[in-house]
Amino acid sequence: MVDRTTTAIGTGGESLLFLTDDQLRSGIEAMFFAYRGFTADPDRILQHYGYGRAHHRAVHFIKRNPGTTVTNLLNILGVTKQSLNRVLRTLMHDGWVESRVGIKDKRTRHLYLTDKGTALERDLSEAQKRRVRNAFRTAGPEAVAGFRKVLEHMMDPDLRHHYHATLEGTR
Amino acid sequence: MVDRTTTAIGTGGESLLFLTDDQLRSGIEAMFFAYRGFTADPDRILQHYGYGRAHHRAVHFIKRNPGTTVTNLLNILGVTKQSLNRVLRTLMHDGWVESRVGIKDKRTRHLYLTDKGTALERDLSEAQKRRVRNAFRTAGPEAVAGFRKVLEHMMDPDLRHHYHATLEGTR
DNA sequence: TTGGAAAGTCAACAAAGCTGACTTAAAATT
DNA sequence: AATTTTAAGTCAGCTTTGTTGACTTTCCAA
Repeated sequence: MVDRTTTAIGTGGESLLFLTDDQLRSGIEAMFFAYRGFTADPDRILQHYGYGRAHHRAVHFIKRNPGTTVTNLLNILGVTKQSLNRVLRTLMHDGWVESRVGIKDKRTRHLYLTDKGTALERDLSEAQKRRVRNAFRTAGPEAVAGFRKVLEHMMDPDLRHHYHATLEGTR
Repeated sequence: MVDRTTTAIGTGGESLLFLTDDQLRSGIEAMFFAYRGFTADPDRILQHYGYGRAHHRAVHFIKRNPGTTVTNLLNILGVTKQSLNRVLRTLMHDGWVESRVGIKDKRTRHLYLTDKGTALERDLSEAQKRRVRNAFRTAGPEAVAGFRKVLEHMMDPDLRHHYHATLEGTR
C-alpha cells in the first residue's frame, strides 16, 4: 500500500529516502496544515477590525518598506492593481496608511503607516511572531535553518529576490 | 535600524540568535513567498479545468482517504459544510468524484475518486510534488527534517492529528 | 416513538481575487 | 514641441471561496 520506491532511489544509487512519494505527500500536507496555523492568529484579529488577510499583507510590507510605491507593492504581493487598490483605499480611508506624492517623480505615491497603522501592524505581527517563535524555539536552530533552506527553494525564482531584499543587512 | 535584541536573549542567557525579531519576520516572509510557489503549479492546472484551490484540496484528501465521509473531510479541510458541498457537487457533477451511501450508516456518504478523478489528482499532485521534490533535493535530508519539525509545531494542535494520521504506517 | 445527529439544500452575503477599458498626470523619448 | 510611455487610480462586471441562518430528509439509538 505504501509507496516507498517511486522516487526513493537517486541516479547515483544513494538511498534518498526523504524523497519518496510518501515523504513528498506528507511534506505537502505539512505545508497545508502549517499555513492554516500560520494565518490563524492574525486572521482572528483582522476579523475584529473588519479586515482580511489582504490588508495584513499590505500593512506588513509597508511596515518593512516604508515609503514603498504602489507599483513596488504590486510586485511584492503579486496581485492586480485593482485588487490592491481596493485594500489600500480602505486602509487610507480608515487612517492606517497614508500616501505622499513623490518628490523626484510626482506620479508615484509613497506609502507609510500612520501611528495608528503602526499599532495595528504590531498587533498582527506580534500574534504571528508568537506562533513562529514557539515553533522555532521548540524545533531548535538547526531545524530552523533547514526550514528556511527548504522554503527558499520552494519559492518562485522570480520572487526570491523580494525575500532576500528584506534580509539585506541582517546577514 | 535592525533590531537584534528584542527576543535575542533567552531567560537562561543563551544566544538564541535564530529568535531575533528579524529572524522571525524573515521566517514569516519565507512562509508567505514559499506558499505562493507551493500552490502556483496546481493553480495553473486547475484554472485550465475551471476549478480552484478548494477543488484541489478536496481531491487530494479524498485520494489519501478513499471512502472518507463528508463530515470527516469537513474536519480536515476546516471549512463550512456549504462551502465544501458546493465544491463536491461540481466535482460529482463533472464525474471526478462519486459518493456511495454508507452500508452500516446509510446517512453517511462515502467519497471516492473516479478513474477520471484519479487522473486529475495525479496531474495536480505531480506538478506539486515536482516542486517540493526539487526543494527537498536541493536542501538535503537534514534541512527537510528541520522543515518538517518547524511546520509541525506551527500547526494548530487540534489539527495536528490529521497530519499524523496520514503518516500512519510510514514511520 | 421520539429525539437528535448526519447530510444536504436554499438564500443571501462578503472578501478578495480577476479582466478590460478608461482617465489623469508626469516623465521620457523622439 | 509632440508623442509615447509609465504610474496611479477608477469603473463595471465577473469568479472563487468562504460565511451565517433556516430548513428538510434520513435514520440511528435511547
